[in-house]
Amino acid sequence: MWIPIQLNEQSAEPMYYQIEVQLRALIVSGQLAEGSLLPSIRELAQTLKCSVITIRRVYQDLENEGLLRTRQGTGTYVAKVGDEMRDVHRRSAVIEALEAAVDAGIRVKCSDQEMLDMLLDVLKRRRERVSSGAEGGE
Amino acid sequence: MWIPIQLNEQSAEPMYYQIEVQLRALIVSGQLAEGSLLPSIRELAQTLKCSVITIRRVYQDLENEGLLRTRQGTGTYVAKVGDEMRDVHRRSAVIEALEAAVDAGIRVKCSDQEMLDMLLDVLKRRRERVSSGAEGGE
DNA sequence: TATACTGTATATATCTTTATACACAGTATA
DNA sequence: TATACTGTGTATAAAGATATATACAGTATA
Repeated sequence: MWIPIQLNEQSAEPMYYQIEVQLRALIVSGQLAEGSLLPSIRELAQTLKCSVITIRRVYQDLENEGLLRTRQGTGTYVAKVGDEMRDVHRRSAVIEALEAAVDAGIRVKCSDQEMLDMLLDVLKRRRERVSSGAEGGE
Repeated sequence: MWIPIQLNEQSAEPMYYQIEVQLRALIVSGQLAEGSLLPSIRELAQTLKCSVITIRRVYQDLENEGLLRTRQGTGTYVAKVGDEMRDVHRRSAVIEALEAAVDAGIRVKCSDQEMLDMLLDVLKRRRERVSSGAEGGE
């Protein structure tokens, strides 16, 4: 009934958005199994020290994306999504971000090779940071 | 005295932001030479059918980034920036976007290889689109 | 110095985003 | 059926983003 979500008060990202991003990732990566019962909106609101309405919004947004299923009086569950569909969801956030990066690259006349090199660079830096313990996936 | 900037009215991106992104790219990619005199804020405002204050904001933001130099009564010029510094500027927008993509990927447990493949995919699709004439860099 | 161009500062209108309280409604069960 | 949980709908507060008009100030030059 507990789920690993961490809010960063410093970040400019709004609360509801931080929660959505993290919860969505937990679902589409399979870390939250289909059919799992999520914490009630009141419980999660208390845990994250925000209002019930904020959590409500998150659950509703993700339900509109087809990732959650909600029943008044009972609770909110991880929806059953086909493997194929889940992989689409899983990749789409990454793809969109990559498309934005490619757009930026094209505007400043980056070659494909240059962009690949930059991605390798970013990946390398991230892995160094993670392995040195500054940050961890879970 | 004319610069190639195109506003997309449909886009959710605010005008000032669209202008900034395009003008910044023109500068850091060297398409606008150091020392070039830009159109006056009134002239560009008229061309783009927006208010003088909007252009003023763009010029001021880019001046704060060190890309423009402005003198009241005279006009606004492309600043002289060292080659090294210009390349930092040129790459930074791309790098930041790539970092966001990598963050998204890590959250959904993408392997490095998977991310590289996705980037290659996006690049391939973009190049197909461009070569078929749907869109052009300049 | 008059004038016609530059950028600048102040004040403000409008809209959107973010977050909230509180009263309402469905469900399970002791 | 009483009660103690679930989610829902309405109305609104507060802050921030976006874009603007208008009056002001510096600069060049006929």
